[in-house]
Amino acid sequence: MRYSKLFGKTLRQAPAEAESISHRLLLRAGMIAQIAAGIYSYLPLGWRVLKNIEQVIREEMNKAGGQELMLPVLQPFELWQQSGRCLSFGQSLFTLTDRKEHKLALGPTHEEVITELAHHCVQSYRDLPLLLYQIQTKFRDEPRPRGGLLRVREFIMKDLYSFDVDEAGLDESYEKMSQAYKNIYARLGLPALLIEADSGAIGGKESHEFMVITENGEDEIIYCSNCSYAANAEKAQFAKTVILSEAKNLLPLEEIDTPGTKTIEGVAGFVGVSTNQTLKAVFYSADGEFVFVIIRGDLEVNETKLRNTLKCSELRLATEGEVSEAGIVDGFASPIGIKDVKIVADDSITLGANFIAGANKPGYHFKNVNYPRDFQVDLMGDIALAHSGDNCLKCGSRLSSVRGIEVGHIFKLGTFISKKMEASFLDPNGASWPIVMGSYGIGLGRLLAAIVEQSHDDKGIIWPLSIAPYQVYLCPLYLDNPEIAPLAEDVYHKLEKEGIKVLFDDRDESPGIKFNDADLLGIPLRLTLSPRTIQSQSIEVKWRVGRETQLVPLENLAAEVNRLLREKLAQRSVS
RNA sequence: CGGGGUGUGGCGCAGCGGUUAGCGCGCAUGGUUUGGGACCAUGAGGUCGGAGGUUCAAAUCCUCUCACCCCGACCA
Repeated sequence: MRYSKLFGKTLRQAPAEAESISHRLLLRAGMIAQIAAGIYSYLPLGWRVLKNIEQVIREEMNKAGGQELMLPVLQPFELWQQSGRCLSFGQSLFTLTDRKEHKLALGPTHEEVITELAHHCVQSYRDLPLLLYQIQTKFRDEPRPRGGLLRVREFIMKDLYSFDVDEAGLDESYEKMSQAYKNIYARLGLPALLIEADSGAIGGKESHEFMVITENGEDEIIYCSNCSYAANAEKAQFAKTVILSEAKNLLPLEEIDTPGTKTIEGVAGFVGVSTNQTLKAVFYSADGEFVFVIIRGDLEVNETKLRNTLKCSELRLATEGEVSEAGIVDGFASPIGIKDVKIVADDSITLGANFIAGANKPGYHFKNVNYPRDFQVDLMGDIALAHSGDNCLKCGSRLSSVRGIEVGHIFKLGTFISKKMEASFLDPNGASWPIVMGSYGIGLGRLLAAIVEQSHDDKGIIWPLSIAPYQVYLCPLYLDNPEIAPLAEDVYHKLEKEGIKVLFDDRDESPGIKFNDADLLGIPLRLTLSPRTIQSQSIEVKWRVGRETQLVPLENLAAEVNRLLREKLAQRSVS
């Protein structure tokens, strides 16, 4: 490709709205352009990278036994009602109405459509197992798009679905996909960490995420550097400390005067105990129902865990009005004597005794509150948020936390959707069973952005060779020199003939501009041709990473460049 | 949806009641240059996000509205 003909110009300054590194660099390099919030065009260079990423993914999916197909974006809304997921997806589902007033959804994911397909095409255990995938545009009406390509409303995703006869088959498919994903990240030069995850709106039981560690990632990862435990903060478990009261005896309930102590710190300080000797009350609205949540004072509520415990889809903090309407005195609340309100407790309330809790009247608390002696709960479970510094549930070491970008998510769906969509098969005995499913997603644009977040310097992007838009940046200087131009043309043609992907900077620009653009675009290998190199019948070769340059003879240049590229590619796939 | 911020040529910004709205980059033409974003000359390009209002006079003040960004509730 001749640079002079290339559509998309580099910018010296990034548009002000771009904040994340990948967003800034991709805009500056002229690889993407924004058209609305969370909606982007890919310009030729960016599109080439995306297609390369797509190809790597396709190859690994095929290698794992996946069969590619194409499913519709436009989906009857009934499908979403049938699966029940129109509720869990809620507002994120883009919907529209056709001329016959028929409601349709723009697919945010394709479990419904593919399960419907399986319902038609799978009858026997002999048809299984199956791995079907597609690479296609998805739509999600995200509450807040952000970070350029990191979180958008229209995006290309590879989604594969596994269909098995039983849990053991699912485990096998899941393992295959997990390995395929690891291969993908390795080929993209992206260090991705496998962590335990919450399955969220997709549904299902077990799920894992692949994370790229980055300072400004939107997820928090809790991990243990001693054992291998790592999980998304919204899922992470930890060993809650056990608070033994001095006497271990349950002391009698006692009302105490605690004027103006509306916070946990306030009460604990006033009474002279630490916060883990108190009980904290938090109020939520879950699918419209008022919920009283009780947790030990030193802990915080994890809303994802709470949502799962309640099995609700919409969860938010209750408003002050809702709290007082429920007959609760904010700041002095406890479950003691509360009636007609759903009470959910974290199991930490059992890991101690003789707690301080509200007395449900302004200015007063109770001393020596004990569960279940003094109050009952409707639901009890782990709903506490893990923090760095907490103890690992598995080995007891201190947990740490980092931020990351989710670059892949795999789910064991089980039979949750196949039952709803009536996708079943007959076993050898003629008995009918629901198909056991898995779902495996990877967002291409997000992956591209994550790679830039991970691989850049102050000059610009550093593309891994495996997905770079071009492999070689041919950079002749002094094009008005009568020797240079024809020689550059010659080199360009020879490289192309060798099958090397070359971006030929045939612009009559100063060396500084050319070098800076080469660095910004991040093309792995730069070849500089100038009167200086011509003197020795050679060309200067420089990798985008590193500073060293070397002179390579013009004779047999194409073969030599090819060798260098192969060598580099081999290094990559090992790491 | 709650909180914060920004809208002025393609990009970055200045102007914050008073003439024909400026500057840098980029763009066009010509010339001199050029191993890390050169210089000179000439030139094109703006209903100051939109609507309404206040005023002799509005990019500038007021009201409403829209868009975009950032922080929180959601996800590949």
